[in-house]
Amino acid sequence: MKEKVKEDRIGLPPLEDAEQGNVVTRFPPEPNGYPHIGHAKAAIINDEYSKMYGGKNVLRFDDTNPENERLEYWAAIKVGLDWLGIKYDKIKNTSDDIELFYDKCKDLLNQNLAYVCTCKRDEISKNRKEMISCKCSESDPKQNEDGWDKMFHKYKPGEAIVRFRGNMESKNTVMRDPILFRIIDARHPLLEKKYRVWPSYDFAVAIEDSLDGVTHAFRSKEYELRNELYYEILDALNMRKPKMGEFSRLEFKGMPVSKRILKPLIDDGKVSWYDDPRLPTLEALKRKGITPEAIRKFTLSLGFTKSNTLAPFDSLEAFNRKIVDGNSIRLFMVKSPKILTVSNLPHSVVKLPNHPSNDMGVREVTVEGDILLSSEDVKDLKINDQLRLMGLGNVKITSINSKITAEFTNDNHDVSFRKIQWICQKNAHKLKILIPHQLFIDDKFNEGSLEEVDVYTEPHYLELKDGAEIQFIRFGYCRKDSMNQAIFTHK
RNA sequence: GCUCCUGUGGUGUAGUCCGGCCAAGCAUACUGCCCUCUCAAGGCAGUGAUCCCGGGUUCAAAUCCCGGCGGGAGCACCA
Repeated sequence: MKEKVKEDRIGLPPLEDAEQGNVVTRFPPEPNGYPHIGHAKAAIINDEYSKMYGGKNVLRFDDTNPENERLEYWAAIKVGLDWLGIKYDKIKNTSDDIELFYDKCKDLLNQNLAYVCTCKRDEISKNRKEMISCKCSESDPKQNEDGWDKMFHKYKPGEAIVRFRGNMESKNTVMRDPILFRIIDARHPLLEKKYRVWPSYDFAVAIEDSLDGVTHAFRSKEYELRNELYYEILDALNMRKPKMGEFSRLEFKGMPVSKRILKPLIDDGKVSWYDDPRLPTLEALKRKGITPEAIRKFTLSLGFTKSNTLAPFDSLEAFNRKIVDGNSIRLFMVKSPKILTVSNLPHSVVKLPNHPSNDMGVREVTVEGDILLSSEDVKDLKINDQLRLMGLGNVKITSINSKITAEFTNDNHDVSFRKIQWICQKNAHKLKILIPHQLFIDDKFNEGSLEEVDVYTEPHYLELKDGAEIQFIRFGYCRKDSMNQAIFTHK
């Protein structure tokens, strides 16, 4: 019996058969859409493992279906990964190796481990269900070689495919003579019309992983049944086999990731674009003010498990809040303003700290004329109540009508009554804050998912860079999106 | 339907392989206190789990065995 060692582990669980310095991981996205939180999870896990073992990490664009790929997606994925701070030792495309796949295919054909099938699509599917082999599977290597040739110039798309000789009676349906190659005439963004016989995912990943030196290959758990095929293909080709691992897919409640759902929303104008702050795309998360560090910590906190989970968005926010708090400038902001006139105010300019504890300097705010307060801060106000206007002074309410009047009493910080933020009406900057809510509720689009609030903030807002993280005091963290728009990050 | 995977507090996990240190750790959420010119951050404390259910093995089970049940996925010329 082995000695049981129990230690508190930090981060991901150790890998089986992993040697320090000899681990190679890989992230193989298909360039068929914008990167989202699901990509981030896979990319981060691979990145972390390669770092943990001082190994290498390969980025491989899995572009084996020219009908789906677009150049802009290559770029978007790269931008997203850069943003996440992930570096790769090697970047390549699966399509770089097409000729090589052809060689491997011929090898299989010669060994009679694959065959060209010219059956109709629905017949193939029917045979799979009923575990019946078709007559094509009986053809000999010579005939298959001939069929393979014809796939390049004679057959039309759909007329012939290459199938792996698996096991039509296997309980694992992916083993029932799966497809290895098919004909696609669409133009590939990189290779244009150079090829029309394309390898399937299963064939390409197995070979690529093996050839790229990948020692540990991870994918989300819906691929689990394909492991058997993966290994069998490599065995048939007598190639080195990486270790496979699976993790659960990461998705947030009510935040769909699939293009099938998102595309119509964008077409209908219900969602502005892939960077709409309600979406779980990397662009959207960034725009909303979620930091890459938070995404990484969050991903790691989910662990490496196969249990299907409902991801806790509030935990992502908690990580983010801690990260962002230290460098978010504190600004005043008021909603649905009520006017307050203060008599005998002693200052015309006040200095306000940009951060309560960190040294982020101060800003000067000129105070003249009326002051704006959030209506929710004054709704229960009575005459003679006292308020502290933060950074300005304490006031005592003298009258409450359509406007409120008050008189300055003193500037004592140490008071027990409410301390509230304020804005000087003369230099108030009008701003729109976008507050994203859950996009879907019970599979139905949430019409109120994007709340817009008109507010007033300090003119200092204009001096901040776009993308600056702000904490509107007593409201929450927001990210400057533009001159007159900010996006609510979280409380 | 068949096959595979999965099931620990409201939520996400650690622990399960190698039974005892686990009347179950951490994080998040919530509550209270402290700190604070914020309803943030920080500090402290608290609420909250018969470890899906039922049997069995054992001195001892979240952990092993058997049988149920719940959830997810695959059954594409997508990846």
